[in-house]
Amino acid sequence: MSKKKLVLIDGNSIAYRAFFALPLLNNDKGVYTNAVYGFTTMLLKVLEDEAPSHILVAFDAGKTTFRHKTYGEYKGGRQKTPPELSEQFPLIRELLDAFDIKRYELENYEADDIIGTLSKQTDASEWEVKVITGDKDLLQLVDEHVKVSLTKKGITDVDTYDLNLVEERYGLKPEQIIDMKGLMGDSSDNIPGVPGVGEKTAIKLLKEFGTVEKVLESIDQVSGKKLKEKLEDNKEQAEMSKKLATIEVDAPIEIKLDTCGYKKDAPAKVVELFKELGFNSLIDRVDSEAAKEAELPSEDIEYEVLSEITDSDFGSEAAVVVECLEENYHNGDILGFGIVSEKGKYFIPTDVALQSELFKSWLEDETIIKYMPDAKQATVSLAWEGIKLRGVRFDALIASYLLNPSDSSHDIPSIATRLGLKRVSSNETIYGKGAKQKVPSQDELSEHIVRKADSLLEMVPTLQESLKKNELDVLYYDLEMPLSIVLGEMEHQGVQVDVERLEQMGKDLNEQLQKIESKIHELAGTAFNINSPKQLGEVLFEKLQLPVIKKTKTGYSTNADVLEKLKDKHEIIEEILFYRQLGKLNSTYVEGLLKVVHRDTEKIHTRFNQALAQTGRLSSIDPNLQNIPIRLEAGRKIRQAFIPSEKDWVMFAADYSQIELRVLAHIAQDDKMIEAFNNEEDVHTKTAMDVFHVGKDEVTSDMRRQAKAVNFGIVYGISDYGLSQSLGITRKEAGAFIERYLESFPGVKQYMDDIVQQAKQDGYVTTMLNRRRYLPEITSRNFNLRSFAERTAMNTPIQGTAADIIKKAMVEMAKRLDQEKLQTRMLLQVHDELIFEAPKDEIEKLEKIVPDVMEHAIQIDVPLKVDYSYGDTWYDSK
DNA sequence: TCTGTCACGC
DNA sequence: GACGTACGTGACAGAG
Repeated sequence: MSKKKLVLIDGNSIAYRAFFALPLLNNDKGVYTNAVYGFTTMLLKVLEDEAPSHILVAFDAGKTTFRHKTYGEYKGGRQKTPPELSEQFPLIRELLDAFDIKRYELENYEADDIIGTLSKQTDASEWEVKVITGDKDLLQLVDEHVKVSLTKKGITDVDTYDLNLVEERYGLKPEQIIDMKGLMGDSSDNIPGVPGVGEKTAIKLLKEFGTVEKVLESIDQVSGKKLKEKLEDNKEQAEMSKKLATIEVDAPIEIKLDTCGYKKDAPAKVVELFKELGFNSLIDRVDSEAAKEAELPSEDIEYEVLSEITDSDFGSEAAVVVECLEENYHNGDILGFGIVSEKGKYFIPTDVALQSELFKSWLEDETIIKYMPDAKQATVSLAWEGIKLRGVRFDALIASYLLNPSDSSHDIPSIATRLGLKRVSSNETIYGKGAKQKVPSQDELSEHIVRKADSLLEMVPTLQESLKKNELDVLYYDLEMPLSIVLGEMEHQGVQVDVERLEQMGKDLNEQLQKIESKIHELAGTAFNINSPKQLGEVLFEKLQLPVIKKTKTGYSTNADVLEKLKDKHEIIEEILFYRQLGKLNSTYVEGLLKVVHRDTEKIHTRFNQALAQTGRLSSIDPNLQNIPIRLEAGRKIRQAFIPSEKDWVMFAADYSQIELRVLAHIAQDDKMIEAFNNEEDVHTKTAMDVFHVGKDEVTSDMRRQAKAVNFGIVYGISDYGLSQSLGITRKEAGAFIERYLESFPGVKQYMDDIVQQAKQDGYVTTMLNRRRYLPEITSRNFNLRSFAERTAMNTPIQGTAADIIKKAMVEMAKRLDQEKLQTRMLLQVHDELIFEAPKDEIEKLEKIVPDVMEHAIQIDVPLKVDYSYGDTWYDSK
């Protein structure tokens, strides 16, 4: 017969862990639920992983226990349970009742004692016991049929201790854990132990003598005079501490184990409670049917499916959904169209729509006002069908992003949920995800698409109002919306790639890589996977015995910083660095880019994400064309593969010089910095002069390098730690460096102080064009979170304004190219740089227009400077 | 399929 | 004094 499995959960301990591990969430009724939520995720994981036949959750009862009689100060000095946590205990009890899980508490005893007693009552031949807790004390219960899972980080991440693991971690038997506590004490429970004895000493003593009593009997044999004295002076305290740490295994428990049986299927009450608590994401873990049910819209919707378009009067204003299943809309088919307006609600199948000239001209009609979920996606999807979308007035994706960039999704179902509007199924519910993604039945599909359009139309006024209220409407209508169309055109246009050249580079790289690989294997004396940090670590730090510089949480760190420090220790290091460099080029750039080249046109079509980066920057995916190598020559050559799409054209690139620092000078109104830019001084040299208090001619290249790093740090909002890393100095030195910098530029210092104050007051910061970023953590008690928010407050207005500026330049640029009837096409944006392809005979004009537009995109108190260049490939436009 | 490590750009 | 430290995207290894 297989054994019965009993799970015993230390309720208080897990609730505490959950409370402190998770941010203070509350549900829509304003009730704090973070501890309940954490407790629930832990419980679900245990139920899934352990599949227990019996389960019980033990709680502490009352304030005093028998331990207080032994030692009045037991658990003294402990912080009171925060009320935000106390109020969650009843909910946890309710949760367990809903699951039909037994819970138990006993006057005068702690949860530990209940768990101890129950686990030791079980018969090893019949039972397997698993204890779940965050309290190391319970390790004393481990034996051949009792295992203890200790939470590590968070709540669901645990280490499960059996006899071997206790031995391995502590070198002790489980029953010696109490002896260890007796000697070292436990500050959280206010158990004194022997002052001056910590974990290391305690373990050493116990390994030698076995128990507290034996240690105390043989004090004269203990090595170390001081230690002897301490033990002698605290004999009684040690014995008492051991007693306090000892879990009672004979508590007068009335509950019978056979009443703690657990049936696998979660009752309906659980789903009810989850809904009440707002734990929607957990519902499908207990009942996937119920989850789908909860997700589905409740009200019916009526709409017309058009099998033919005889009349294109869908109203002068309409919500339009151009549905595309593929996340990458460049190669995805349109699944259908949804239109909702005052005229009615319609679904138009793709073939019907695309064959209708009437419908096409409706889409292209500038005077028909269209509200869309994602105008850029629609622009591109339609562009691939030869249709030029016009008349877009509203884009929900961008509206939602501007209102709060930190929301993780801005699709219609998500926005609808946030605004508390009509429910729309999530795309994932309808289409599935990953390998299971598929197009649903025609009915389900059309209904989903129409519902999205319906919901969109409903949310437009609310979003418009919010934009206005937050003074985001100008940014929205004058900048981001027009930009989305410009970006759509850039994406659809694509960049021509010299495939042959890339392939040749790939061949060369592969040859080189093979050679280096065998050299490395030879130097290591063994064949291994160089790309595996794990294997590489073993070779370097175990086989070759190189000094360990840094560890990661999974093993040895082998990153470039570490390898750089080991360079003169072994000749293999240099080879590895070279191997990494070439390997990166080959896999990410050569192979990666070749994978995404359109086979017919040999062009690459990236997608710019306009609603992701918290600062207002764009990002680029599939492929990322914003991180093509430039710093090292070998990598830079990749740019030779990016070429104009027409014969006798050139690549034309223009970039802002020091845009962030110029923005900083303006925003901070720092006189010195403004002057430096007005006089066209080299800003890094100027910084070095001020920070090091030297004249211009005394600035060494190293001083300039350091000054540059500080400027870089200011612009990116890095910490003293970050600066210390990039300069290879200590954190203290870096801190002092930043201090000196701020002394040198008092305007900047003033700005930094003011902006943090302002962020604390408003809860957000803004850029020059009013882009917002909320920083709720700026008032956090957690030093880390708060510091991070403070740096973000300083940095976002700078980086975000720079993003505003180039975006403005892009919209303006598109307009100018159109007005001047130039053939030149804008292709890419790389944060402070624009890349075009242009006919040779337009170069002269571009040399005037491009810098002009970019430098005057916005008016600030220092000049904006643009450098430009052109050539046969992107590489040559340097 | 997910997580961790590493590396590229700005 | 600890905490874990600019933002993005993507490749690969290794564990589940």
